[in-house]
Amino acid sequence: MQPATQPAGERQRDADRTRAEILEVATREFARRGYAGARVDEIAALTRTTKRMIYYYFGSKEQLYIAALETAYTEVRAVEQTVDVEHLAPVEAIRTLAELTFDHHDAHRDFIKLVSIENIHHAEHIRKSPVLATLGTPVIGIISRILEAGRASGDFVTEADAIDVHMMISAFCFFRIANQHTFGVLFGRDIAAEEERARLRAMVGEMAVAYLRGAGAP
Amino acid sequence: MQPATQPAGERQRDADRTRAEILEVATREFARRGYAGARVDEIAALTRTTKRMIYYYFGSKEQLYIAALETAYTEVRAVEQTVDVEHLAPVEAIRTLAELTFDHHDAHRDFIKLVSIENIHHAEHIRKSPVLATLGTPVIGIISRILEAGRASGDFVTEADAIDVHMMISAFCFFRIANQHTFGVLFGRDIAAEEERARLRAMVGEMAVAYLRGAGAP
Amino acid sequence: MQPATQPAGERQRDADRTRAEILEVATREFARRGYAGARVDEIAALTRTTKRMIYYYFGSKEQLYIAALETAYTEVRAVEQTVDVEHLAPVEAIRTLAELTFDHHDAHRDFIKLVSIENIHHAEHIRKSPVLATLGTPVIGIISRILEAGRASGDFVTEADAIDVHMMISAFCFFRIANQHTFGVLFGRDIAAEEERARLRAMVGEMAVAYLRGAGAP
Amino acid sequence: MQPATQPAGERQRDADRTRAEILEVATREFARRGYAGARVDEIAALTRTTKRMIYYYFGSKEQLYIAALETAYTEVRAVEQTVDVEHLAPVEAIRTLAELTFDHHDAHRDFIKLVSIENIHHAEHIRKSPVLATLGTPVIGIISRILEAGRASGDFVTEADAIDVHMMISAFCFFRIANQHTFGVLFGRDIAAEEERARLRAMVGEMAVAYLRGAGAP
DNA sequence: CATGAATGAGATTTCATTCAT
DNA sequence: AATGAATGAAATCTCATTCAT
Repeated sequence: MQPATQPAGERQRDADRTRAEILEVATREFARRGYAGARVDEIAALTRTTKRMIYYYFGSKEQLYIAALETAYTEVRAVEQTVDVEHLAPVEAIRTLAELTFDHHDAHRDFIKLVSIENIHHAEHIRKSPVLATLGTPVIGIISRILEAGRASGDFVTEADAIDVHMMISAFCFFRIANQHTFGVLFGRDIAAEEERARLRAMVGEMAVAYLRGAGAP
Repeated sequence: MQPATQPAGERQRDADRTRAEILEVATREFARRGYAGARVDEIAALTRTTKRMIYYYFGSKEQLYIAALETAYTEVRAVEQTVDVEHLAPVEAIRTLAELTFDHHDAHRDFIKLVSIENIHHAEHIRKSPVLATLGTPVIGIISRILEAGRASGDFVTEADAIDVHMMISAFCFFRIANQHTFGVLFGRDIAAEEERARLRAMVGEMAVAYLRGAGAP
Repeated sequence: MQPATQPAGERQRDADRTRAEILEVATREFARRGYAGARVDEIAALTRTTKRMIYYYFGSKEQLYIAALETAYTEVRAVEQTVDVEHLAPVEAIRTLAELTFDHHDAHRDFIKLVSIENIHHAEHIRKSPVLATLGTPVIGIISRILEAGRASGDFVTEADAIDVHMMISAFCFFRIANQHTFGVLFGRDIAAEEERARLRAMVGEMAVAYLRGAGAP
Repeated sequence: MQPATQPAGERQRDADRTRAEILEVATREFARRGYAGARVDEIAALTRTTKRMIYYYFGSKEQLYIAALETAYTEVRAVEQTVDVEHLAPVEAIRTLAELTFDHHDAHRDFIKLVSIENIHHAEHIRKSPVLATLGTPVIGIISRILEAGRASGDFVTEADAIDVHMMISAFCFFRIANQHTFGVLFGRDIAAEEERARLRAMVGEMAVAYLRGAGAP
């Protein structure tokens, strides 16, 4: 298959490519069918390699699943690192952060499904993964600083907790993707559709800002 | 096993009880392990009946799953029907509705898992279920009327859509239960815990009210 | 396959017969090829049932192996129980016991192979088997009483220990069967052959008696 | 990895060392897990070389196993050659031979396991090995001469056969090591333990001498 | 209504061996 | 002499489902 003159470096790159291809397909299959529903056979068939290679590289279905999770989380975190909103005024910073989170969920739908699946399983896999446990979540620090600045400037009144604000924003963005199908059936609206994007994107920003301004206080 | 003299009525009641027991166990097992991960054998073992009975009553694993979904949705909708917030002032009506939705999600955790699972499968089962398609969602009507009243009274400024408001509230409540495990691992906080309940319950009401008052507008 | 009128009792007996047939074939295959070398597929093929049934009844290859071991040990012990040598004079009692042990090993060759195999695996399976741990070994008590009687009568001089005497006799009988093949290749004699039986049977009795009479003392 | 300037002699020595290391590890692994149970992968992993080298040097798993057997037999026979008991009086000669055989088994436990394993497989490998077929067994000649001398001196009365005497002694020594594990579980005594050594070593000598003196004759 | 036995199809996993350089 | 990647064949095991009574 390979040219006879292929140097070791290329073989190495083949190995990496093979591994990456397996991971990519596996992520899609696990996202589509759940952990138990995904088939190693099927993953192999969608790859240029064989089932045997999956075991060569990953050892077991579970380890493949964990590797897919780890890769997905790592990629997603890498994007998060690039967010820079701290030069903005607090209100704009929060709004922008919410909108970036929204875009982010919009763009990583398989990842969201993996997270749903992982929650079905009580997060038992990411709990055990040393890679994921130490992955860090810089977003909490960012929100903390925005909240402080906002309170100092008088923009924010609500005694808000960074983790809760993050949860509020994530919930909105996550739900829109994760629950799109049942929501569509029950309410007849495709919330994950392209044409809803702009309106819902604006909405999550307004929601976060309105809440922090304290407008909902009893 | 049953006495030969058992009257037909009692046998019927036994049958109903058996069916109900199977459904209950099945709901738990599907919620715990996903559709593919749940085992017919295991469900039977957790029941006082046998595997054969599951097939006798439900025909197949898939039909059992659909029956579990239908039962869960029907029960949940039945509770929703009892909500009466329309005699309240708009702000209080929305706040109360949000809090009741919160309580509701808090109390039906297996149902939430089933919904997550069903979304993994693109809602293919509820889509096909005639029972679920006609189940109706009175909550949208309720919210619509509150929004109208709120706009009339000047309390609400935001050009809000009932479905979006419902989504915003549901997202918060759903996420708290559905994603509790991964959230706990990544942020070290158990958002589904008893001691977080009151704070988060207040938060969802404030969020909805603040948003509708238009405080987040740019 | 079965006559339509087959009552439950016969079905039950079929189940027992199926189980017994699997065990019998499994014993032979494990004895022949070792634990890892035996094939579940092959065992199934040599049976009137299917591979699936092996898992239905025994759960795993290892549990089948343990069941085979337990059955073999239980059968062998059952035969031992029937030995009655205590009405004989001490010398004849020991000689007879040695000869019966000899016959016994001669007649249970698969069992001996299973024991060899189990020792390769450091007895890890019988160690864990509650059935085997409590199986008891009446032979030690029998030997103890013979030794006491022999010492009282003055026939036996050696300060012998029942367990060691049992080991000495067993070693001879076991080796003859277990090591017949390598011994045959290296020394050109088939010690397990029919024509060697009588001489070696007499030999083990003489050996035990001679030892206990103290004739080998320095 | 090797310096380009390495002379041929050293490379050869490296090769020998590699071969020897593979053999050593293979012997241990085959002894521990049986022929089918041993893993080529595992043997390679326990070596400083790779799996490929095993095939380079030995061709196949079976040939590696045969090589391990041949090496073990050859080493063991080499030790036997050094035994010199013919200058002793017959009784002492036999006693000493028995005790040396005992020591010998005590010191070569992996070898004993390989012999057990080889018997499970009906000695098919050593049967085919030209190296082992011609290895010779000087011990039979030694025993023959002792028996003749003993009968001439009147010490030995039993019409003994050298091969049988060798078998009797070997059985005792072999059993103590080979069956130590099942024996331990069933009788609660560790016959292969250090603290049993002296007593059992004396016992095998006494047993052989007593038998040959004819004290067990009916 | 009820039940233990049975099963076919397919799932995951393993392992000795070879390829390409 | 040495190596990491690759592989086909076969192994163990699982699972929804049905049979026979």
